[in-house]
Amino acid sequence: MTVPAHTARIAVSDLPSALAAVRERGLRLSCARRIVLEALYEADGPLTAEEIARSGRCDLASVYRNVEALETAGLVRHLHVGHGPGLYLPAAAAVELIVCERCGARADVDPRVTADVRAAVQAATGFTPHFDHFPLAGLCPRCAYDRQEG
Amino acid sequence: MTVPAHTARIAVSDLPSALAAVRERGLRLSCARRIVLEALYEADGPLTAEEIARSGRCDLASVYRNVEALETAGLVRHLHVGHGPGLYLPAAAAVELIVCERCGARADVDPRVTADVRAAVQAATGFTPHFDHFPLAGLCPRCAYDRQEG
DNA sequence: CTCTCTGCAAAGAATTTGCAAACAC
DNA sequence: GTGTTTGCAAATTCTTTGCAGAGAG
Repeated sequence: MTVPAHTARIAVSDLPSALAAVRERGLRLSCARRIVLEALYEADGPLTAEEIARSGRCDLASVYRNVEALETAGLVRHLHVGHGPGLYLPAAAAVELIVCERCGARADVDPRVTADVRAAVQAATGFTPHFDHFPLAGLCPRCAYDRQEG
Repeated sequence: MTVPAHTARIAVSDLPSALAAVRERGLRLSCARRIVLEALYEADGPLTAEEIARSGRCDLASVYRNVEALETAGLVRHLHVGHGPGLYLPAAAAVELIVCERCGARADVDPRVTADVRAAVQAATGFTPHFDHFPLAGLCPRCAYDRQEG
């Protein structure tokens, strides 16, 4: 229900700049902060808090505290897929996804398509949808097919 | 991640038909089942399991067991709004919503709009989005305005 | 009567919080 | 040094499960 009050997301697309940005935002570059950023920048997709904690052996509570701090600082973002745990990724990763509710498959959605959708829903409802935090849910081609067959 | 294996949703738009339908599906019309259906048909919007339980003084565990059974029977559906608890409603309520992530305000989305969106995303990704279970998230006009100002 | 369903209590998953010791600067 | 951050443990929230007794048909 709540969207964190982000600092404007700045283009920080590699680990060293992200680490530097932590200091620039007036935050200490603590051990857990480093672990979170290293994990997210080295991963090839979104990670759970659990995965981040395991990757660098720090406490799960510290991961939660720090992804929040780093999200407020505009360096990290998170999204929610289905009923599962939250997934964290670098804020710079401008991914808009659609996720299969049946099998969990994910696909990127072209920003031009989401822009069109945003405009259409805006015009019809006055609300502006976005897909950063709660990605689109649906069925992948295979699951849609399986469902029709039986 | 999982979509329940619904029985085809049949047009059951009032409480007496819903109660009859329970028996027609070969289910017993138990006390808790009656409480769930009465609560959902008498409410003017989606309810949490907690609210259903309070409404008829039955155990929360029974509510969870029964909304699931009734969903499988095609009489109830549920959706997830933001980080909050699941919300349950009669399956016949063909609502497609957009929910403000900031203040929780909800608006209906015209089915023609969702149909267009569905087609556009389908064409672009192969995935078929739907908005029954995870409604669209975004900002309501007021929150969008507040955000721009400060 | 038989099988299903109920309430209660306990377990589970994800996340948050309190607190004293450890750390960044 | 001083204020922040850490790890650990306990609390919270939502949901699920085990079980013995009550209820539906």
